[in-house]
Amino acid sequence: MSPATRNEEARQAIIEAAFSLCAERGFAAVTIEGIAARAGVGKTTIYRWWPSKAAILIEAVENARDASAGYPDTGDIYADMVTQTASVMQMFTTEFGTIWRGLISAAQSDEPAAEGVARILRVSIDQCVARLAKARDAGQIRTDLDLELAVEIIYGPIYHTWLLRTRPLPEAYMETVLAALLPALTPAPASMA
Amino acid sequence: MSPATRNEEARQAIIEAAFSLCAERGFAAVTIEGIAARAGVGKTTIYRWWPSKAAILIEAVENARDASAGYPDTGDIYADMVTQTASVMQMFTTEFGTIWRGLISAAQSDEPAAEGVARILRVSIDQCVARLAKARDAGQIRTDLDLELAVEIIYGPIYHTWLLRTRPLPEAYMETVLAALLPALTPAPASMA
Amino acid sequence: MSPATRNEEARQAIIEAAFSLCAERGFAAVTIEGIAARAGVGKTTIYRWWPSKAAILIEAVENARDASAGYPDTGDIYADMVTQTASVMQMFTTEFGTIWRGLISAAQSDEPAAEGVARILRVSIDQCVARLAKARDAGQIRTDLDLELAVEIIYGPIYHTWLLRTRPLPEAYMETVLAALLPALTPAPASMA
Amino acid sequence: MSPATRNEEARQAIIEAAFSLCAERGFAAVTIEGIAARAGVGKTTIYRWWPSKAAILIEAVENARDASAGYPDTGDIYADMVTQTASVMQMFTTEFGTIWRGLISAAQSDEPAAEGVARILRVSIDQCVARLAKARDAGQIRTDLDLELAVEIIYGPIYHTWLLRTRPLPEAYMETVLAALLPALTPAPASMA
DNA sequence: AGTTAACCGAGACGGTACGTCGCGTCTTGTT
DNA sequence: AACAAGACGCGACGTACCGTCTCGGTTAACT
Repeated sequence: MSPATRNEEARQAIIEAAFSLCAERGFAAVTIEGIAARAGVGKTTIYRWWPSKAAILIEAVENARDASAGYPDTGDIYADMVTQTASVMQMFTTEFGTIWRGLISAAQSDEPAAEGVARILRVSIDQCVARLAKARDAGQIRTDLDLELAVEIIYGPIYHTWLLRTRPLPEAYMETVLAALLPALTPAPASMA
Repeated sequence: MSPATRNEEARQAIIEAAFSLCAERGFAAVTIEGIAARAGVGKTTIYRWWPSKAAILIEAVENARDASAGYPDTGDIYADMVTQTASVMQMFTTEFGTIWRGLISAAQSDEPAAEGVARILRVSIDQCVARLAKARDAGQIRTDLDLELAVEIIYGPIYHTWLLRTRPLPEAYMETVLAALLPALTPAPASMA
Repeated sequence: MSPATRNEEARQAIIEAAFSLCAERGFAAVTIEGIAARAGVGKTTIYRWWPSKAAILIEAVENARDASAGYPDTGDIYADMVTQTASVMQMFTTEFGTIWRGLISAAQSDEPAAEGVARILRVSIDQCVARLAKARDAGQIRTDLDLELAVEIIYGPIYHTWLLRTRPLPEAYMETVLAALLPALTPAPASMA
Repeated sequence: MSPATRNEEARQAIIEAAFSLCAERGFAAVTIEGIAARAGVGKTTIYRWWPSKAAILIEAVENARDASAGYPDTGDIYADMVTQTASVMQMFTTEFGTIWRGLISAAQSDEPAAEGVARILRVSIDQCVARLAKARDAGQIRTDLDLELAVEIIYGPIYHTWLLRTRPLPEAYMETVLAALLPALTPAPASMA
């Protein structure tokens, strides 16, 4: 009675084709036909399961990310932030960066894509918030700081520079940013009284 | 040189058509053919003067912005920042926001568009830097802060939230952000010693 | 032999679905998928037993025709011809006409369909030839006339007009045609000498 | 002010491509994409000017026919009929026959195609009627015969046999048919009285 | 005052990709 | 074993825009 069931091989092939095409040619140049051709699959099979190329790439990113590690925790929140943000910036320069840039671009006009992007980010943000909470409990972070906001303050400059392309991202960008932000993140010095 | 001169009426009509179409339907749904039809203009005329729809909208934004004022200056840098960022966030909710979002999206894969976006931003950033420099001279801002970086730190959170769509931008978002950032922007309190 | 026996219910349902779909939407709009859906049957079941939609409809026609009567025989060949051709022309205006037209259309490019059409016609032609033979034996038809040819001469004008659509078939078309053909069909008058 | 005008080269190429494809592979196997590819033309160009492949072939036939001759007239209507019908039957065996068969097939479910087929036939029928009228004036044809009907009686058997595929068309088919029809076509012998 | 060349509207053109439909084959349980 | 359900690779559909290319027509500076 069951319907013929979904073909997992095809799913994998499609996701990989989308990923590699986007990495090679950029998101704007990816077409459903191109993905189908590279995956050796009919267009129908793609349209049956995904509404857009963005949806495929979101799944690709979610798949790839599942294997990845969580937030570093050496006990030094500043060092861990530098480590983590550096790895994000490093990622921006890889094929993941190309794909992530494309997805953010798509999210500006495609509501489901925007939800996918937000869903992907949610995980990273939650991890970051959790790490910050731990640091706060350890007295390394101000107690009166909304940690969601802290994440936006920390990552905001990276995305501002990366997406608005006002200047190239310097290698040690986040060292500088975090140094500048430190007074806003760490507990205020004891008052005079 | 004769009637071989550019038709200013057509230029205006094209820019206005592009603007209104983008405002109504979103950047992704704008087409050169649609602009030509609404402007009552041949496609050739558009291609003669602009390389892409993004280029038209960049010119539209630059045109519209020429009339706008500079940075507020009441003497209180914090209040001025709140005012100015609030007006940016307000702009995001208007048709300019729609167009600006589209241009940023285009900039992710279209180099000339990226340059246009950066060029538009440059003016605002320079104004902001100038205002910050004045505040620094007035002792309201730390002297050891790269002001370009300060702009990224201040506007980063707005763009992070607006472009990545992780949550709606609260009305008083920047009051909160600037309050949190204050320790990082203002001169450090005199040391105890 | 167990459920490994052909499902007669399914066969009936398929034939009826094909028939009704063709009657409603015309042969060109009939699809195997549509038949399967209406018959509540898997596509496989159709492909297992028939090679094409034309084959199903040929079977449908043959089924429906099995119940039908032979050629009228009142003793007056002219009257019987008028009766019979009128009933054929009447049939053309019903859903059988729609299906028959479709099958003839298919027969132009589908060899098995052409054979099916010829097979269906064979029965009618043989009946007609038999009736004509009887009339010939009764002295109502020229003895030097190939009766197969006679059938083509009689039915040719109907099909010419019906298939080539040069004009609508008048109600009493065959009265006129047969009146005109009479001198060619009946024995020649005794010569003068 | 005029729009860019229609490209006559493209029109010719399309008609020739459709013609040759249909001749090679049969009407059912002709596709718009195939025509476009062979003609070196965009699909849009085809859809801009023709509603279907049948329409293209109708134009092809009309074009080709314009050059062709009229009805033979040796003074002997019987001989001329044999000549002309033989040339029609000869045509059926050529690529024109393939195309004509396809168009008649299409005409069964495509109203505009049916009109095109009828339009093409109209010319031939009118020529035939004119020739018959001349013969009637010369006393070779009964005066009480509707000549349109006569055409249907004469060509009916050919089309019956050719389209219904009940048997192959013998070489000298129409000699036999016309011989059989003679008594119905020629003036009746003087009555006895 | 007439000539003329760049610009303009209109839109046809060769293409690419779209998203859909139906094909005929296949796979997966169910009966 | 035959069946329903339906996923699959495939090919064609008819449409939307792309960017290029004629077409006349209309101007405005330069003979």
